[in-house]
Amino acid sequence: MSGYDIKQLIQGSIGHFWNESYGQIYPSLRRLEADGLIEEVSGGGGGGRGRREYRLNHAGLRVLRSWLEEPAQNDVVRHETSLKLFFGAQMGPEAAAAHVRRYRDVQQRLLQRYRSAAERLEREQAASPHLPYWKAVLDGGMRYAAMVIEWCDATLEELDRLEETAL
Amino acid sequence: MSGYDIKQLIQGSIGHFWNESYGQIYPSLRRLEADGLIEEVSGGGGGGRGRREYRLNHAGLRVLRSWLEEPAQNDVVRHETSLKLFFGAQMGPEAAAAHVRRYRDVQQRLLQRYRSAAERLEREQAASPHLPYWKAVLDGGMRYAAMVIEWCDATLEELDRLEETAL
DNA sequence: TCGACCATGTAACGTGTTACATGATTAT
DNA sequence: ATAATCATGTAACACGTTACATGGTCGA
Repeated sequence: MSGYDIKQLIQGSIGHFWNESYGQIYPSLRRLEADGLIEEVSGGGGGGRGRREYRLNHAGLRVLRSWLEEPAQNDVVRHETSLKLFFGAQMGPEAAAAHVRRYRDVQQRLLQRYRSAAERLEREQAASPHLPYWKAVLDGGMRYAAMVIEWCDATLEELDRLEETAL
Repeated sequence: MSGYDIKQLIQGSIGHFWNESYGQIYPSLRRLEADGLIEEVSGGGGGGRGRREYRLNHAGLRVLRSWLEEPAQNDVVRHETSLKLFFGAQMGPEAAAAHVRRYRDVQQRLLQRYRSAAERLEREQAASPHLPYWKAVLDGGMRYAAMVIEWCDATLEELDRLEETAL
């Protein structure tokens, strides 16, 4: 694929748990080529400017597979909504609730998108070896969003009670 | 608090969704002091070497509060386990399952820790204005871990089926 | 012909971790 | 005394985003 393709693919599939910018992608392609892990494909199709398409070679596939089998690093997350809620006492229940509602909205919309993505997946990748894995990942996203929505609802009720108590 | 205190507090409470290293903390304290948002407290208690304790002043509290009321940035997460699972077809169901089991173990242990943290919270912060907010954050962590464990179990079953089909 | 989109690339900046260097205090 | 822990700080490096610069292709 080309750098542009990679970016598009990421945005259209795993964008909600992984992202890369062009500023990462293009220099990385350079490095991978210099390291002999990818090779440029000549007949890379038309498109804009000077499109350059690459593919993994044997060495690259070997490196990919060995990376895949390594244990994942502990994903250290930074969750700003939680951080702000942790300081909730500094802003009061109303302001805290605004954060929770915003988070709920985002996840609600995301859940809709996951559902249509799941339909599309079943249709378009029916025979693909990727199907079971992509479904599992997507299922994780849907469970996450559903869980968050429940938590938001519970938290909003709690914050409501807190506000009434304060009056 | 001192830089050291801040690091300890983070590790003991919000470490699972937010972290900072000393390399961030000490330079930040410098900058905050230069910007006039925190002030050094003279009687900062003993301790090692040259302990320096700070507290927020009025200006700092104002800045904190205005930051708290701003909408949270969309937390762009990088979830390596999901990324590896996304490439599952390159490693097969067994290797993929190893990642899922590892993730399950981590969350299982985390869930235990959250439960004891919740008990401690109810005991030690019973009268604190922070209680409802800290409980909400912790509740989010528990729901997350429980959700992940369910997803792992479902995914492991699916991967098992996949492996049997392949035989 | 013009706008949307395809497409590549770099430089500046900001963020964050790790490794290293240093040394005081306290409990055993 | 000595180990654990309290404690501060910097430098090198790695990572990542944003803004900018550039220009080709294709359909209306």
